[in-house]
Amino acid sequence: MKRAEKYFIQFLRDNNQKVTKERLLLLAELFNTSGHLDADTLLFQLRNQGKKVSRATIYRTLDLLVQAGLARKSRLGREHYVYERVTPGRSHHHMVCTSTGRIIEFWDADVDESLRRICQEKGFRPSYISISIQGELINAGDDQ
Amino acid sequence: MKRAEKYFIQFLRDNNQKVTKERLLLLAELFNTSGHLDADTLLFQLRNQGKKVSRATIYRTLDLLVQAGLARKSRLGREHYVYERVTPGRSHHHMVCTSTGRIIEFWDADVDESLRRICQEKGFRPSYISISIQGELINAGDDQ
DNA sequence: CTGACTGCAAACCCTTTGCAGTTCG
DNA sequence: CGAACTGCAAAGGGTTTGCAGTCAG
Repeated sequence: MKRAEKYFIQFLRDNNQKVTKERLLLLAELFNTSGHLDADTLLFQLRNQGKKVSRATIYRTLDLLVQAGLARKSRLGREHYVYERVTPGRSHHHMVCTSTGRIIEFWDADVDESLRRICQEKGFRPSYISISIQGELINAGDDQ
Repeated sequence: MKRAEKYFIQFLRDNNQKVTKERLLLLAELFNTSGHLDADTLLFQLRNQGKKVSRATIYRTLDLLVQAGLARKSRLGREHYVYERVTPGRSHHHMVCTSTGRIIEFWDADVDESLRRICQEKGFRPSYISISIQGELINAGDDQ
């Protein structure tokens, strides 16, 4: 967490951008959240802590975090963007339950390796592999 | 192509909906296009042939085609929806070139099987598996 | 101080929807 | 004929942007 902040500050300096409290706040909030966040959720999480940041700043900062490689932006079958922190070396994929919206993360080294092999065969240099499986969670209990 | 039309007509009848020239036109155009289409591209393709259909009808009909299982709707890392024809038994995944936007389709039975196995382990019943690999095509020639 | 940032509200853009007129069955 | 459809234009909803005021360096 500290590491990310340090990295972000360096990134900002390198790009002639300013280190503001809003930016550090958003970074911290993103990194305190384990799963996926959309801009509005982030806004309300902060509001609940009595912290105010405008929606515009949230979007602008999230983009910055994406540029810095600290966050990832995607659409997991939902209508709007969701963001999540990037943890180096901890890639994962998603199963999205179409009835509850719940997201299960998973990872499989063999699958990953196979996909990279296929890319190589096709002359494609992969930068990001995303697997999204839609379906239904069978025992929709409350584990995980 | 004929097969799809027949199927679509049956689908419409079964659902108490009407077979209109606009619907058949859109079905035909989707099936004449090999790759991915967004609503506007479809609109312009038709305009170029002197055929006029409103945007609203395009969206409504595409949804119908999705319901009928003849088309698939997704966001391939682009900002808006893209649609593509569904060819039964011909599932595939995508590599999206981040510099040119070009899309390469691929399929691998082993990967598919592994993913289904993982779903089973997690108690998840998959209905649609989507793999999207972003990266760069190395020899960006003009093959395929 | 000056350039960069924030907040606000308006603009955007693709998609959806309400309505009046048209067409299929 | 009557229910369902089309086209138009306006509404929607998340995201982006212009601008005036504020703040970091």
